[in-house]
Amino acid sequence: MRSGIKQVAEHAGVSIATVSHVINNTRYVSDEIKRKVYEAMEELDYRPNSAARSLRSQKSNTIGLIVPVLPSDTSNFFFMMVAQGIQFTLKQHGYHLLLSNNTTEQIEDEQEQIKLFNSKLIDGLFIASIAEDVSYLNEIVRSNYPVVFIDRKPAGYNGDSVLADGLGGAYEAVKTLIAKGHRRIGLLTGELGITTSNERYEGYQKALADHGIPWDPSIVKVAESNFESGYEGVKALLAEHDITALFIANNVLTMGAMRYIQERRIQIPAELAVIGFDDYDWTQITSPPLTVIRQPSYEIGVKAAEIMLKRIENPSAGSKEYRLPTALIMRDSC
Amino acid sequence: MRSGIKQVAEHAGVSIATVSHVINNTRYVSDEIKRKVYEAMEELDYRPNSAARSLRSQKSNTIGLIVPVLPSDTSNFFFMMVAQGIQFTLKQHGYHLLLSNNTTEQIEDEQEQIKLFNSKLIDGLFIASIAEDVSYLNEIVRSNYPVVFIDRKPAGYNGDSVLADGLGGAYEAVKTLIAKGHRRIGLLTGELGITTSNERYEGYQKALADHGIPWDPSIVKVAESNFESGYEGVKALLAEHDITALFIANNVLTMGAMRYIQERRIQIPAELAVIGFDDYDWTQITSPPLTVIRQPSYEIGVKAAEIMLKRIENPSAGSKEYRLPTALIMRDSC
DNA sequence: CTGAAAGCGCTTACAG
DNA sequence: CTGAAAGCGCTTACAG
Repeated sequence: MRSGIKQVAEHAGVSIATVSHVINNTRYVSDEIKRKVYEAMEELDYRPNSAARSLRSQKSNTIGLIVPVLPSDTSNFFFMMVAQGIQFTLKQHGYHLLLSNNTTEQIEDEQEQIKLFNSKLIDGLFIASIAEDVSYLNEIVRSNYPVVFIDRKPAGYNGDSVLADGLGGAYEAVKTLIAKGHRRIGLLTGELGITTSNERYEGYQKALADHGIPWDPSIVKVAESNFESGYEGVKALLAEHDITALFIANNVLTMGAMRYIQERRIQIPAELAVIGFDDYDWTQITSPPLTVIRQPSYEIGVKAAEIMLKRIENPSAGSKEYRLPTALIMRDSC
Repeated sequence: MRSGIKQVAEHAGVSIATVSHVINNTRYVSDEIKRKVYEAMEELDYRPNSAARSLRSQKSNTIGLIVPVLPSDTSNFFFMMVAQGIQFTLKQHGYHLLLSNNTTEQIEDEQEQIKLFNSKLIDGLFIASIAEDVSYLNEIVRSNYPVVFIDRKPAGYNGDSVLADGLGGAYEAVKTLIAKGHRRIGLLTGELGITTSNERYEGYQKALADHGIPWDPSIVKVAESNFESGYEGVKALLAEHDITALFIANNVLTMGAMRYIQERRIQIPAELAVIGFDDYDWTQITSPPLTVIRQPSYEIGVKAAEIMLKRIENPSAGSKEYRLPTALIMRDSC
C-alpha cells in the first residue's frame, strides 16, 4: 500500500492540514515541524496523489498538446522539436505534457481530442490547429484554461501565439536568390490557408515586388506537405517552366524535391539554385549541402511553454503574438 | 460551471449510481432509463471528471512514456516514430499518453521521471531505458503497473519487451556486403551496453564468422550516437584503415557519416560501399540513395501499445519478448 | 501558529 | 432491477 498524507501526518505527529501546507508552502509552519514532516515524507517515500489533488484543486498540472503529424509522415521534425522544447520547459516547472497527434487532419478529430483533454482537467492547451478559424474553441474551451497557438495563428479565439517569422524568412531567401542574379525564381510551398504557408508566400511575393521582378503565378506550385508532393512538385515545375532558382517553403517538401533533383542528377546550383526551409541535420548531407532558412523549432517550444506558464499564473486578458526570428544558413546550393 | 454526474442524474431523474453504471456499462440498466441518461448527458454536454474517476478507481487511463532523446539531437526519428505508434493505438482505446524525454541520459533522471509518473497514478509505463540493469524498478514500480520495454531489453525487472531484430538486420547487411565481394568491412556503431548496439555488433561478427572472414577489431568504431561522432567516426576509420565497405548501425551515426563522405566527395559505392540503419525519407536524398536496414519503428510503437493494453486487462505473470523483423532496402550505396 | 472537518466528483459494495 | 451512502486522498475555508 502506498502511503498517503494521513500516514505522513501520523508519522510526524501533526495534522494532515499541516502536512499539506508544508508540501505546498502555503502557510507558515515552524521549522521544527517542517523538519519532522519532511522526515516523515522521506521515510514513507510519500508522493502526493495527483488525482486527489486535481479533484480538490481543479488543477491537474498537466497541459495538452495537439499537433498534426501524419503517421505516414516520417519526415516531420518540426513539431517533434517543438514538442521537445515544450516538454523540457514544462518538466522543469513540475508540469506534465499530454500528447496527442491529429493523425487524420480532420477538424472533428481536433475537437474530439480537446474534449478528451477537458475531462482530464488540463490546465492549458498548446495547439497547431489545422483550421483557419477556431471559433469552435469558444464552446469547447470556454476560457477555462489558456490556449497557446503554435506555428499557426488561427482566427476566432483569444490566445497567445508563438511562431517563427515566416514572412521575413521567405523574404530573405528570395532576396538572396535575387542577389545571386536570379529572376526566374520558382516557389514550392505547402497548402495555403494556414498562416504559416500564407506568410511564406507573402514573403516570396514581397521580395520579388521590392526588386521589380514581376510575379508569375505559373512558377509557384502549391502542394500538400508530404514527400511525394515535393517530388512531383519540382518535377512539374522543371518540366513546364524555365526557372533558374527555387525556394521551397517547408522541410518535408524540400526533402521530396531533393529526391527528384538527385534522381535526375540536376546540378545544384549550376542548373538550379535552391533554398530550403528548416535546418535539420539531413540538409547537410545532400550534394551539395543545402542553403536553408532556419526556424528555431525547439526554441518555439520553449517559448510557448514559458508563455503558457505565465498565463496560468496570471490569466490576464489580451493575447500577444510572439515572433521568433529565422536565419539564413548559407551553404552550397545557391 | 461544468456539469457533473449529479446534474445528469437529476436531469434524467435517476440516481447517480445509475448514471455511473450506464457510463461504464457495469450493470444492467433498462433501455428506457439508459436512453434518458444518454439524453441528459448529451444535453448537458457531460464529460466525466477523470480526476475523480482516478481517485476513486485507482486507474488513470494514462500511460507514461520515457525515451532518451537529447535536445541537441535533431535527428532522432526512431523514438519519435515509436511514440507516434504508441499514441495512435492508445488513443483508440481511450488511453492518454504522458510524454517524458530523458534529456540528460542520467539514470537518476530516469528514476525521477518515473516517480513523477507514479504520483499521476499511471496505469503503465513504456521505457527505453538507458540502463543495462533496471532492478531499481523493483523499488519504484513494485509491480503496481505493467512495464513494457521498447527498443532495449534491460535486465533486472520483469516486463514485456518489444524490439526489432537487430541481430538479424545487422547480419543481413553484412552478408549483403560480403556477397558483393567485400572482405574489409568496417562497423560504425553506437555505444555498447544497451542491447540494441550489442546485438547489431553481434550480427556483424556472426556474419563475418559464418563467411570465414576474420574479425578485425581495429575496423570497428564504437561511438556516441550523435551527428558529430558519425562524422568523426568514418573519418577515423577511413584515415587509418583500408576498408572497402562500411556498415553503420544506427541512423544518427549514418547521417553524420554521410556528411563526411559527401564533404570529401568519396565515391559510393565505388570507393566505399555503405549500408545504413533505419529507413527514413532522408536516406533517399543522398548521392547515391542509401541501402539501409529498415526497422519498423512506428509498428514497434503500435505493438508495444497493444501488449500494454493486454497486460493492463490481464496482469498475468511471465514476460514475453516481441521481435519485429527488419528488412533490407536495397538502393544504390552498395 | 495549528487542527478538525467539509467537500471536490466519481465508483462500488451493500440493501432492498 | 435501482438507490443511498461510504470513501478515494487531497485542499482550504473556518475556528481557536
